[in-house]
Amino acid sequence: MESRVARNLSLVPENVTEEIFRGRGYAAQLQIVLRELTRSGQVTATAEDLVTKISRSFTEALSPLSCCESGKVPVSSDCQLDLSKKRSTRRKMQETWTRITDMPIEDGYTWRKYGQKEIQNAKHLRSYFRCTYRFDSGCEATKQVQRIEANSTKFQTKYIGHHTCQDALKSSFVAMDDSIVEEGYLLNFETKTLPKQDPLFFSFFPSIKQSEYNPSCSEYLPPQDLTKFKSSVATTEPLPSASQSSHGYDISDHTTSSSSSFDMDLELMDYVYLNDVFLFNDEELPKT
DNA sequence: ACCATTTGACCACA
DNA sequence: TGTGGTCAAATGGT
Repeated sequence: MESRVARNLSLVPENVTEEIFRGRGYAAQLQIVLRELTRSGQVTATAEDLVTKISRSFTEALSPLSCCESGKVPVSSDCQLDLSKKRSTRRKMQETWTRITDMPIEDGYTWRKYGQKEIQNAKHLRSYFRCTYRFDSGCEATKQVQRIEANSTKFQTKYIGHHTCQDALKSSFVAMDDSIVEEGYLLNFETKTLPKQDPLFFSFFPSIKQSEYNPSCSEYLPPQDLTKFKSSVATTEPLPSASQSSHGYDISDHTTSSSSSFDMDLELMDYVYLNDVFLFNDEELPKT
């Protein structure tokens, strides 16, 4: 018997999802405004905290609804809420959900890899990540990333549990609605606790040199770099500068945004957008 | 020196 | 007992 949750998810109209995305985007914008007002003493921290909660609620609501979008896969097989009894007994009470993407996703959280395993009947290793702030904040969110056998250019990321750390705020800004991107809105969260930029970022945008990078003038990526990004991903060639393990593609470099030593401060949105704006839909790929 | 990743060992469950 | 998940010492990069 189909669960009510699953039935409801399958019936959610696309425009409802879009509307939730839009609402979250507005909440994010409002939070920025409030933050400015808070600095000037016109708004209490409580108000800003409320907006944070609103934005977080949007994120939580969207997680089961939007998880299929980037992978373009059926809900039933790849993005269902795993509410069945058959789940890891070590994570009995943890909710899980899965995303299928064309590359390991940057989800705005900081992860630390704590292991990898060969999985039976799987060609590629499965990598295990926990929240970087597990010991600082007691955040028990984890994820597992594995390259998919049937289509080895795709990666499956299984999330287990929700973030309870301060990093949760960051995820509120992941995948803002398209209008914000198209209109070139800048969301500058002005936090120094954001994850440092992943080295792979520069391999996607060769025109941006790390040594020449000036955070003050890179409010968003120029269109030509976005084009390069898309076309570089569109090919199935090995990613530039991506490390190769003995088992093939090494996902560890792409799934963490934890402290690398790059002394630069790209805004989080810059690269969060990239993963959610580009759907890597085959029909849209340039034919070369 | 510090921190993240790697990797073999260990543990829990079916 | 096999398998998947986690731990922790070793290793490597900055």
